[in-house]
Amino acid sequence: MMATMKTQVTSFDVARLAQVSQSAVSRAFTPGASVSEVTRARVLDAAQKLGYRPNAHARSLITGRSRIIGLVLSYLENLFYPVALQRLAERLQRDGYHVLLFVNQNPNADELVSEILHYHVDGIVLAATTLSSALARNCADADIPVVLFNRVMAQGSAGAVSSVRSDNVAGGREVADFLVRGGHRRVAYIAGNEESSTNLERERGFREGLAGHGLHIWARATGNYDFEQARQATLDMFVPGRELPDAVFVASDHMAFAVMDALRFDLKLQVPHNVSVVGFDNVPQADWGSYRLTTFEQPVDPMIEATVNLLQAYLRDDDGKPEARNVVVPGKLIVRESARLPTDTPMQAAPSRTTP
Amino acid sequence: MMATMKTQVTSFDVARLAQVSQSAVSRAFTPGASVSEVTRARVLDAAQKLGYRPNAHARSLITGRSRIIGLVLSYLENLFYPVALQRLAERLQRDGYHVLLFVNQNPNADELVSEILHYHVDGIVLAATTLSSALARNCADADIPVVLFNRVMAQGSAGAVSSVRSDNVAGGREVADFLVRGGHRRVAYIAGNEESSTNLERERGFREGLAGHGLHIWARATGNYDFEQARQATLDMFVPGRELPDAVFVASDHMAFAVMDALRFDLKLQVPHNVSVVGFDNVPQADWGSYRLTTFEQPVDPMIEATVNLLQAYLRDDDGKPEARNVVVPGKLIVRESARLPTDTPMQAAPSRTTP
DNA sequence: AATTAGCATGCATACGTATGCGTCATTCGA
DNA sequence: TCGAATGACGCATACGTATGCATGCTAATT
Repeated sequence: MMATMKTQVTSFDVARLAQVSQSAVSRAFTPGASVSEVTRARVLDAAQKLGYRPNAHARSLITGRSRIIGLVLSYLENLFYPVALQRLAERLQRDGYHVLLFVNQNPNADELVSEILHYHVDGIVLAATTLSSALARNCADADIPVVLFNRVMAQGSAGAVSSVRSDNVAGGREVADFLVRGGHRRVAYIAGNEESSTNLERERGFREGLAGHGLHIWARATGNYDFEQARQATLDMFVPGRELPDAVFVASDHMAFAVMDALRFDLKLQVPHNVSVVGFDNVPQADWGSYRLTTFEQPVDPMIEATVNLLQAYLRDDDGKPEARNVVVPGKLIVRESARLPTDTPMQAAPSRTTP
Repeated sequence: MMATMKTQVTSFDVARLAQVSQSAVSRAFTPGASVSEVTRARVLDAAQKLGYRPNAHARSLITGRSRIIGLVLSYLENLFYPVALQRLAERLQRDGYHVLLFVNQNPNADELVSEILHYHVDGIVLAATTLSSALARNCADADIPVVLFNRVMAQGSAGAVSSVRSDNVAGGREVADFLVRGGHRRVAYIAGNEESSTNLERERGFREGLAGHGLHIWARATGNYDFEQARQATLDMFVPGRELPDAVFVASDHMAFAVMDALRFDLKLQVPHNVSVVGFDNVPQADWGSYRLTTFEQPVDPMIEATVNLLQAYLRDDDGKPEARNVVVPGKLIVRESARLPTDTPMQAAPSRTTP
């Protein structure tokens, strides 16, 4: 019974059919508006007959709210981001918001955010991308809340923009403790993007943890959060004949898989018998049988929850805009089988899926 | 020098500062419009000073085009989709379009598409989700082009909506050929989602290929495109003591990894010495050292290109709307080391990254 | 019964931009 | 040199919805 309409069906068309005013149609589709049940029913019925759908753009034009959140991502090969993206999108959909996606490989988010602003989004989430302080101010001027996900602004310009991240420093420290207690002494680090806050914080925590035991990073290379570069870094670090590290902390799981593959298949080393490997993120693959990667978890759900809460705090009191907050979500070490265990840690601490 | 504006900066504000009419401002931001260079410069200068950005919603309201493409995804754990998503977003951004993302786990896309229509998107891409024919007609009525990505409508309702997919049937057939020529006789199949067109086509091609050699599927189980279910299916299929398959064709790489892990670590079988495994998709992980998965490639870039071309064909001639087209992109078998090779295939056909 | 409170509804306007049309100035051609 | 053609520009209107305000109506209160 649906009419084939070449042109747009408007609220006026519905109003005419339902014998009410256009205002009534609008109110029928606005939760909490003042409409009687019978007219709302009549309107919805007529709308159904005509195939009417409220025009979100016209609505945004009036209300000043688009119910759209802009999301900027850099790379999706690291499964941490797809999973987070999925959770964020689902979470926002539940509240009637939707995600406008922007992908950029190069780290310059400025022109991209500039595009985003055309859509007058209600908020922006920047994941794996940093924002120039100029643009941050620009967004603040436009009253658009910005949340950095898994990133934080550089020290100087901090405070201007909110952020959500896991406790990278504590994570690095805990990994260091774990490795040292496991008897490792020649401990290496494979870094992510050198300028990224995640890498800086994880490395700092790791250094601090080692220092607490009188140790320091024994060898270091950069994988730039890239699979292939991490593999190459491993080959550069483990030169046969030389004295080798007995443990490697890798700044992300995604790189850790490359490291494990290189150690096993290129260098014919056993993990963890010859070398222990610890990652960071706890992506789904870390639990896979080929890796069983010991890693420090970044808890996606709490991080998403914090992100949405920050956004909504902005959206509620848009007049007295709240202070920028830097939320740090605690994570925990997930012990599997890629790293030798501390002697005081019973094997039950690493339950294998294969032995229920 | 950017003014801090509480309220929205409009084209009128820019016009006033630049001493021109609002029309001139609009034209200065419309490529191809009739404006002199000097006024355009004056306008852009004034806009810069005020921090003006054209309001995309107001523009959409007039033009009837939003420059937004709706994208529906089901799950992102299978890396094929994140990668495709990234390519699609990048490709569309180059043309000035943006992606509005919708994620739904449950296969009922109808209410989701209904939400999408509020935004009057210029097109919809449905990946890993099927669309009820009622809603397809609904979109057609609204003159919104729909492209099914990696899916195709059920037979009866076909023709109404365009689609892009790889040649699943040929892929299944080629895998069957490859395995039989490799000397396998007890060939198993681990299926994806039973109703999905991808699974139906791949299985059909596989059956046909086997039939060409007088064989049939020797064992069969369902993994439902899920890692854990694929693992369980493998354990159910390979019961120690019984006669076992000598090869498994798995309907997706993502499941194939679970199968390989189960075979190796739960069942202590060697791949490909005891069992050959072949996947489908050629996701990045298939090249990783732990798997080196032989698989049939779904070429992401050509598929994305075809998708964008279909959309743009619709967008150009919106009056005489073109016929729905079902594009099939050819793929090819990527031979690595998870399956025993046909004797006539020289080992050089499987170049390993580890032996350059 | 009279007054008030509260609710439902319609009217009119505003949101910010694109674009057809008319006007004017400028340039081009013969 | 004059008429026509071209290009720039402003005016006015339209896109589709939300919402303040005023009005009419019903129900509640004294």
